[in-house]
Amino acid sequence: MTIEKLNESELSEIAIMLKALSDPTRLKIMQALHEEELCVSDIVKSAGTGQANISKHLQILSRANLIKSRREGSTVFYSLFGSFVEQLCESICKGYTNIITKKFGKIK
Amino acid sequence: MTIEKLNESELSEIAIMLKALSDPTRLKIMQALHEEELCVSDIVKSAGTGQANISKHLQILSRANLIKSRREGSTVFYSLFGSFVEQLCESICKGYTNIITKKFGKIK
DNA sequence: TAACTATATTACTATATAGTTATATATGAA
DNA sequence: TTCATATATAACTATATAGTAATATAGTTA
Repeated sequence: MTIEKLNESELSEIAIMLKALSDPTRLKIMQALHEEELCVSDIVKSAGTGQANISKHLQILSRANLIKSRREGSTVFYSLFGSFVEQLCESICKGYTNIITKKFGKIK
Repeated sequence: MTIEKLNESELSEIAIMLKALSDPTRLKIMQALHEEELCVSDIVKSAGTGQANISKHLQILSRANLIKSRREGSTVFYSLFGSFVEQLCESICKGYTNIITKKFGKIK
């Protein structure tokens, strides 16, 4: 799949997906969820910002179908929506690494 | 490179890059530039919005180092910053396709 | 010089959203 | 029921930005 094949509606969907990922706090959440399912309070601890703020970011990631949640008692657990989300993150990291490597000759 | 290896500063850089790409008009510009260098007026024609707006979007993509420009007389030509930018776009499209395929069983 | 073309910038409106504080809701325990 | 915990939502401020119209700047041509 190359970019030139995409129609306008697909470009808009990609824009929505990228927008959900285009925030450092949300990337940090994705990073925390990369390895394991976590409850909100654990995500709050790992992301270093307030609970209300994390809750809003979790809603944004959920609306973009990048994460899902399940409730267990009073605790809500979040996890990546599927392995394809991990693959998307890997692709983006690979693209970023590629840019860094080519621009500055660094190997990360 | 996997997401869990990235430090905060790298996550912020990725967020900036993704933010630059997280707009349908800018994705359309990237799509138009995918195959060839284009001048602003050609980009305006292909993107379907005003010249001032395109000019602002081009500045945003330039600031994110995703595109570069050169002047030839009164005409300014824009092109992708390098092949690694194409690869990043391909990675993102692949990630998106993967999601669509897995979610809806569609093959695109 | 003046007139014309190509692009960038400014000023504006409308909308979105990141972060914070306070509050509401849901669940569980006593 | 009351109290405590976990999470979500509302209200607010501050900031960003998409789009548009008008203007400015740069280069070209006559």
